[in-house]
Amino acid sequence: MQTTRRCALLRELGLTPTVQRLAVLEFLEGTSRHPTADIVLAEIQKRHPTISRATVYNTLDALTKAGVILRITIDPAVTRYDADLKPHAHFRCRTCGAVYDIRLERENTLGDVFQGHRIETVRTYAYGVCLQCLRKEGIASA
Amino acid sequence: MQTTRRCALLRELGLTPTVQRLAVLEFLEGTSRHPTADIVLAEIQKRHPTISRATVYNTLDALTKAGVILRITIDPAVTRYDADLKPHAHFRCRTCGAVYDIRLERENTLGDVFQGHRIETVRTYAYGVCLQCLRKEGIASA
DNA sequence: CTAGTTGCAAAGCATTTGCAACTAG
DNA sequence: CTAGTTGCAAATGCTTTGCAACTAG
Repeated sequence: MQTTRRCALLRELGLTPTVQRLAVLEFLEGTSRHPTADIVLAEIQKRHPTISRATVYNTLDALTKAGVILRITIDPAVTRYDADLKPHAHFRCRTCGAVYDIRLERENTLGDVFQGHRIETVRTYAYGVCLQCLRKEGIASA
Repeated sequence: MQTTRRCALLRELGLTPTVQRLAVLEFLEGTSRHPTADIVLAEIQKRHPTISRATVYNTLDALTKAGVILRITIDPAVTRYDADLKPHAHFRCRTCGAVYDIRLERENTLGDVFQGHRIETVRTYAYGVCLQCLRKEGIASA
């Protein structure tokens, strides 16, 4: 129950802490499944049936711009979101599409500047086949 | 003039070397601008006015699956393509949207396996402001 | 011939936008 | 009050699909 803290956080960022925004933030902080906007919408609607798709997109955009959550473009078809700000990479299974975290030993850095371009953020995406799908493959081909 | 070589390459991959496919491959090999499907279409249409959007998408998909080109998801809105297979990272300017290559000193690797997931590919994406946009900012605020 | 490929138009979907009604402070 | 936010529905734009005509071998 850190609603108070989340309220304060949103206020600091200049965002009115509405029920909808708090719900989105709370959901993202409580999951490690890297949900899409659609999944966020479906989840929040369980408790707040009137929340609209537009509000979810607005909120995800506002939180991303404020730096409270990360926008993940590992998947060509949909954007995913992550409230875990600790440096880590992401892995996507090309069979089932699931996205997992990969701990990094040292933060991935390319330096602050490259050929005059100012680098602000670095993301690492890995692709392959996840453990579950490898097992199914093994069974299928056995 | 390596058309012969490209023909052979496509054949090895089990793809009929059509005029359209050769044109797409040649264009991608000759640019470092990481074009979108739409840019590829526009460019090829200059020489082959009847090529269709569907064929471009088909071809980009086939070439990606064959491993001849890379699909780049650095931009949430559009997929970009790159025929440069040497290990390198990509940088996207959040002001103008341009994508640049970043040479890597050593190939980015996370190992072959992480928690049982088989890692096949690793991509590194950097975000920030490019040299040109930094200069414009400087002029604007001076 | 004939399997694979192309071009066209329509459809599919994730995301964005316009705007009137609402609400936090 | 009033600036900011929400919800709805329509629009946008990238990408995919169905299918008949074409073409490489």
